[in-house]
Amino acid sequence: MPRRHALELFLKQVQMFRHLSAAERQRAAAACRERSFDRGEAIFHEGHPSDSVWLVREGRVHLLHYLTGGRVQTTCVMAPGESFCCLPALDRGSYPATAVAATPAKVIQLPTSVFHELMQGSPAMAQETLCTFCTRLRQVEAKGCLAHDPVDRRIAQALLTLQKKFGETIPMTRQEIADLVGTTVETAIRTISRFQKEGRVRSTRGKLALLQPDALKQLLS
Amino acid sequence: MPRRHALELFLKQVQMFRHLSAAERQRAAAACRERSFDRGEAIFHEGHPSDSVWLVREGRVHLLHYLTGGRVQTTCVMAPGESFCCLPALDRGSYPATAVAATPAKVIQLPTSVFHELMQGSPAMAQETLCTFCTRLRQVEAKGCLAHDPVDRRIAQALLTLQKKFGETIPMTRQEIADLVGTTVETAIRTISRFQKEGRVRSTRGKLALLQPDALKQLLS
DNA sequence: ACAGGGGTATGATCTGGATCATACTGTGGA
DNA sequence: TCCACAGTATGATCCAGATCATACCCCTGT
Repeated sequence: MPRRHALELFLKQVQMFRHLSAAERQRAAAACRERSFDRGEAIFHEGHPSDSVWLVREGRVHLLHYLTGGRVQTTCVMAPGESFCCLPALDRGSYPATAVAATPAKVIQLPTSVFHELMQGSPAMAQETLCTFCTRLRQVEAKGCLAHDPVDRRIAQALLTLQKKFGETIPMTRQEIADLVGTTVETAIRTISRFQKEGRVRSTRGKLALLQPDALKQLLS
Repeated sequence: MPRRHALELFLKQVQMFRHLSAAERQRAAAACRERSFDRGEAIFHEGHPSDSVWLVREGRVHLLHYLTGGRVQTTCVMAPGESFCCLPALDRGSYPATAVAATPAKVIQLPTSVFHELMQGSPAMAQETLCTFCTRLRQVEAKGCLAHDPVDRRIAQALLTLQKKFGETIPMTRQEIADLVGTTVETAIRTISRFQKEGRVRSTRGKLALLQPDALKQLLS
């Protein structure tokens, strides 16, 4: 079954699963369910009970909170190969955020029960999971201490981070960047336009390339 | 040795260690080193390598980041019985924040190596550690999505959280509260004075009591 | 007893960025 | 082909909160 095989290859590229044995990976793949979501569609909602761990197969998924006044605060942007919201799988709590497909997306859903079995059977996977977790905590912590910096610095920081994730070209709109750094579209547009005038970035509709990363880094001083 | 015995009793009250057997707790107590710090003194610094897990025995300890311009961003306030900065013990990275004694404080230092031994030997402790961790991640996440709310809401939220930690009276100055919510002393003073006029809180020098928690909660709407 | 400093208080002013308004442009769908 | 809409752009105005200045109060150490 080639589809199954492709899935196993995919799992091999996911950090948390990369040290599973072939048999374990087969076991995981057998329990996976692949689902498709349209752009803008919610995958799950903050506060709802969780019974699955999720992986991005294709497209882009955002973790976000709806704020009072209809505003959106995006806390995390996930690219293919990344897992998201393992936290409720570990503490059996509810989803800490809402997940939305930011583009048409294929995601993989692995039941928490199977996730636990795998982790019990594989110390390496438990270790990787813990590691993923630690990384996430450090990220959130780092982002938190930029929260009250001026907007241009927050945007510069976000772009540098996104570049690490997406490479040369960042496939996001100003609105999405605004939601990510906690500002308005207008301000995001003005700031990024300024960056462009200063030769730091180049942008086309829905895309954004960093010309000289160092030129952004110097904003972070 | 009564001192040793007191220490074991203390460990029993720390969430992470509460399920250790008497023998394991003895082992832990034997490896602990107690240290005293003056108010304002640093316990460790962000970015430095870590070889210990820390517990607050007496006093109050703040985790914080120094920002550009000499500002301080406090990310966490720890009361007696709480552990802090276990993260580097798990991922063997460096300290993610600086710890400062906010009052004269006694803290307990447990070598990472012993911490790992204990965790290896006690699944219950491993579970508790993970749990502490998850809680921390949820807290940080929750705080993050309030970051761009108006100051009065951030302060109200902080006071409610602090009340859970300290009970009726919160032993903190306006400056400390300002650093915690990411604002200036002046704004913190004005806001809290307003709360007082509105009958929501009562304050004396360095202390602050919530009169009607519900009156603050309604600010969070 | 007194001096000095940290904590609290309050006014005046300034500004980054939100808000409101309007318009242009590229893209996808009928 | 053209319409509708999402994304981008830009100006005008407004305001929460930072910044600057000054003062008072209470505690601690000498």
